[in-house]
Amino acid sequence: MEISSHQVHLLEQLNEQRKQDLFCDCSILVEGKVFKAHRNVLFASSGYFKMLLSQSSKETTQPTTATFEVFSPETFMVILDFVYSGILSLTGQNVIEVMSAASYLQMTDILNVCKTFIKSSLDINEKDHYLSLSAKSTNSEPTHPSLYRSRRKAKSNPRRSCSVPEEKTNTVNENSWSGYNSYLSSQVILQRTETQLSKRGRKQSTTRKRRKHLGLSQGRDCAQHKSHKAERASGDCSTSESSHISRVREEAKFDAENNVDHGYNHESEAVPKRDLDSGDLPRMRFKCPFCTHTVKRRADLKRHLRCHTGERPYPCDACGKRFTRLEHLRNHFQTIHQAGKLICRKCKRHVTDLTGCVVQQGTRRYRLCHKCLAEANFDSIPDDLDAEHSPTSSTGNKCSKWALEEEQKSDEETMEEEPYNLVVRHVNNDIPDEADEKVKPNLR
DNA sequence: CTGGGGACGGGGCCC
DNA sequence: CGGGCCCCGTCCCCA
Repeated sequence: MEISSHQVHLLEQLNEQRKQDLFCDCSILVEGKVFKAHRNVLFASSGYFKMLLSQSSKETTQPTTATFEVFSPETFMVILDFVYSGILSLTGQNVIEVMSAASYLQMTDILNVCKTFIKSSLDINEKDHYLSLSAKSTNSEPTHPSLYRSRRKAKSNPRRSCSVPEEKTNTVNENSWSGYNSYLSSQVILQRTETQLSKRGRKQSTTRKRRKHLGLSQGRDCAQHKSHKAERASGDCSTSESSHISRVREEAKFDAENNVDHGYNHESEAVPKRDLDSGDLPRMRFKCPFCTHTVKRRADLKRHLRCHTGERPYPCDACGKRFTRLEHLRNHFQTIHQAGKLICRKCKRHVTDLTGCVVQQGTRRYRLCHKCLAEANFDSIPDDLDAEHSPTSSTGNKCSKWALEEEQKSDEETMEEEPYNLVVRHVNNDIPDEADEKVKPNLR
């Protein structure tokens, strides 16, 4: 005989224990703020903690400490509350960061809910083409988070909540969100407040220029490229997600500073929005729910949203770097791994297979003309000028080192003798590091 | 310190 | 609607 209330009761008790710091054997440090929790609970809820705690499981007598800098304490609070209550306090303001954090912590349930949250917000506006939310936004609780919870009863929470399919949430049935959709359309107002978004110190956007399109602030000049750098250093896709958080924050901060009205409270956010062109003809625009950007086509919006969600479905097989678009992957691959540019890297002259040859270093390939090759004193395929891998000292002797490196490589890395083939895989971000089985045709 | 170039991200739009 | 191309802006590295 199953007593359904037991699970609820158990979780409530654990939550109480957490709040009273009873039996907490794990401290999580998020940007200086300490959260107490139970190892067992974290282990059961997060793939990240599962890994972390299983590594330190032998030292069970010592309290475990985990430190995070990639998301804010507020975000972690939302996640921790969910872990201990089954209630996920999602808002248009925090959904991106919660999603990124969930991705980092490998909490697929939350990840899927966040995705659905975003998707739902788009679907709503899709259905309500010309239905302005202005009237709806007069609701007394316009900024209340929408609460995702499991089937357990929302005992003590007076706020509206929405049923979330709790079991098998890895495959969230989107149909089950119809209730949420209606809730969303009447309740959820995606807005970003300055207070929330300016909490964390970020690079001042004084140098930021407005983007050319529609005065759009993409904010990528700062955060995106920070992440880009981080990616280069670590190859960790989570950095791109955290960068995306920064970006969104920066956008909001910038907008707040510049008094930009996103119209989130009084316009349909995610999209079709009527616009009058010069000829007074109605023209549909699709509005991004996270920034001021509008596009003509839904597909373009979908593409644009990747810059908010941090989704990078196209990983490079050669170096692991991930891209938001196939064409970017292809360009990267051809340039970096296939020496696609028929230009001598040294003298910048045009080279062909006859007038030059391909030099390889690691996974990178480029071309040198025979002259530069000779000047570099290479007998055979030399290696290169690549800062990432080139020896830092004795620069004068770089070339011989490269050549040597190449000789050594010839034995152990025979596969590098073969040019890389670009196999495009569309990787599901749910499991960032797991190669997707869905292999697209080889593009070459 | 600075300018040039490479790499990359993102938008517009055509097919 | 997806794929692809072109263009532009930004960052980073290096000479």
